[in-house]
Amino acid sequence: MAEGQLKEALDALKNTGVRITPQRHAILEYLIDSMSHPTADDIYKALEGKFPNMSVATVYNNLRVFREVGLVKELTYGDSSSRFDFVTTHHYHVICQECGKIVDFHYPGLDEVEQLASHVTGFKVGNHRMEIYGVCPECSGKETH
Amino acid sequence: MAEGQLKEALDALKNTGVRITPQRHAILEYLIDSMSHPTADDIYKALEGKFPNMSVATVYNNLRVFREVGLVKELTYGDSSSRFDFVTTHHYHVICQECGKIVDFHYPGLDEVEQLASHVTGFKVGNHRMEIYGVCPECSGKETH
DNA sequence: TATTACTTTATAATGTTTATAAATAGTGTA
DNA sequence: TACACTATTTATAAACATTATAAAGTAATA
Repeated sequence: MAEGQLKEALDALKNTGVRITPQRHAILEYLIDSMSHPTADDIYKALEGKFPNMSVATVYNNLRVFREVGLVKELTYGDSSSRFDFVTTHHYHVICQECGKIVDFHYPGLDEVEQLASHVTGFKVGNHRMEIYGVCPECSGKETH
Repeated sequence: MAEGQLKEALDALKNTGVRITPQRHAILEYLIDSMSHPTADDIYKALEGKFPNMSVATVYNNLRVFREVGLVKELTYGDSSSRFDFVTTHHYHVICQECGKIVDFHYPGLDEVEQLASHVTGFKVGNHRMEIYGVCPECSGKETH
């Protein structure tokens, strides 16, 4: 399925000088294939069969590494544990009110907003739009003098 | 300062049948006056002087009560502990694509999106817009037959 | 003011996440 | 391919926020 994504991810790791271990390979694969937002413990349990001796710390360590490289997002909903999401390309726009410049901005958490809206209002929610407005660094620099 | 907000909040508690204790009064007052997003521990420490015997559990219990009544929102950024925010009246719209009906929808978490966007892009972020699109219960009922 | 149910307190328990140190294994090089 | 170097894994313990429990205390109502 998502062979390409996994390959890209592994390349990204290689380019950043991060070693590719079987555990890292498996965690990435699981994140990509599961299409869900698993907790660290979900991942730990899911890979228990393949890696009976893997430590929970390994899962946490590697999720941190992936997050630092930008491959994974940590989502904190209200509940006890974080969820981890392989980063895809959906994004929003941040718009400068002075010069009109548009900058991409990635934020995966708004899926949750749709779900909540659907739950609260009874709507069948299909999509949403969001733009963020502000002043870009260049324009706010000009204002200073 | 925010005398009115505190009074309203206390009335809201009264109307919901929640008892007003000195601790609850103080926690609400602190939330309203501090203008920040304190953690439970922040609140606990801030009220240590007034209530030397107050238990941390009291802070957590009451924050939960306030959240259930809708006075307070719990914000989970990535770090270890939740922050708590006194709720004001800002809201979003859920729009029916069939009949155009607009339903209010309250979701305070997007303040976090602004902060993140600002951090990532370097913009001075001022505001944002979001609408959620879907089909309202009435219209999706009609579709069925 | 007396009653009743809700709250607070103090403490222990739970559960997630991080720190530590020894053992192990990936990667570049000869 | 084998070596050496260093990052990584493992196992364990520790840290930390949050929740559960039960006894003592207190707000609200008549």
